[in-house]
Amino acid sequence: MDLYKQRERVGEIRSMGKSSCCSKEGLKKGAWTDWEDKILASFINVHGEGKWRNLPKRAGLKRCCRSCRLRWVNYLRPDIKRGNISHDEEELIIRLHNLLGNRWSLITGRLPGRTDNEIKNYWNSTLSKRTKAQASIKYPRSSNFTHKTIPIESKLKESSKRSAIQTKAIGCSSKVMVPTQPPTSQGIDKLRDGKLYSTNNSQEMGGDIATVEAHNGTQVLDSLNSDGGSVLLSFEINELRKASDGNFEENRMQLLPFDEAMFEDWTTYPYLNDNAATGWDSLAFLIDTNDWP
DNA sequence: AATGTACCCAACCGCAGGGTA
DNA sequence: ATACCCTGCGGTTGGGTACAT
Repeated sequence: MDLYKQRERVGEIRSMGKSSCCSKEGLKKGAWTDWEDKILASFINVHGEGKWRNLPKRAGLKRCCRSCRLRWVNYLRPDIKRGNISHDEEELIIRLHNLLGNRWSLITGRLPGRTDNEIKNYWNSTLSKRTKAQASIKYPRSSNFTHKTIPIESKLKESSKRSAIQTKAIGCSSKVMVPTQPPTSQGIDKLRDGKLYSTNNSQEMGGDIATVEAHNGTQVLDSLNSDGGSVLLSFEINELRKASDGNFEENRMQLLPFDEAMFEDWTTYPYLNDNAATGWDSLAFLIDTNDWP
């Protein structure tokens, strides 16, 4: 936390005349009235979204700027879809949550008309319980279902050691690589000592691991072949957690099935057009739920 | 009908990242 | 490089409501 934030916290900044809109005295809190809604909605309809800081004053609302934004984003926006979450939406939420974790804004990006708050609430109140219950039926605790511990070496950059499922979105640093040839029959199965191992014989596969970070911070592992060309052999997401012994615990492994046709002509593959290829959340469509643990 | 409990969801809060002066 | 500002995200809270006893 920087100095400003420390001082803001203890209230010093207020006395310097640079208080944020939310720290002013006399601002109303709690439920919004119809009248406030009308004022806010009509103001935004005329002046557009943004510049939240000045909005309450200009609109004549005794509300914090953040409260105004939240009210607009979560309730007043005209494109918000009302009504119950459909079965399809529910399925999608579960799949996306499996893929992305609690990154509600990314999940909401795939659910037009829904707000992150709505999805978050729905998950916390309904879906999390249901998925837990289903998981306990499908995968009862047993010795066959334990987390494998795999060592990992410093060859992985510090940034790539962190859990693949981030709690915060981070910037895009790379695109999904377009393969130059079809994948081999071997799937990349193990991440060990900073190298990739094949599924069946535990032999090391050529090349070092390159971590390709999608825009949301989820790590996509690919393999660089010996001549330096990029060949996407497989696509997988590992959720790695650092265990108490310092090793990384393999929490979940998902293989994303890439079919041959896709490699014939990547550019025409319906889910992986130019835009989709750069957006990790688009890849959710590639996951077959039957493959999920 | 009264009371207790569980649940839902709108709203709040702390924090972080990016932009700008 | 630093301080400040704005915005957005995700976790949490608490009021309202439905349901059970």
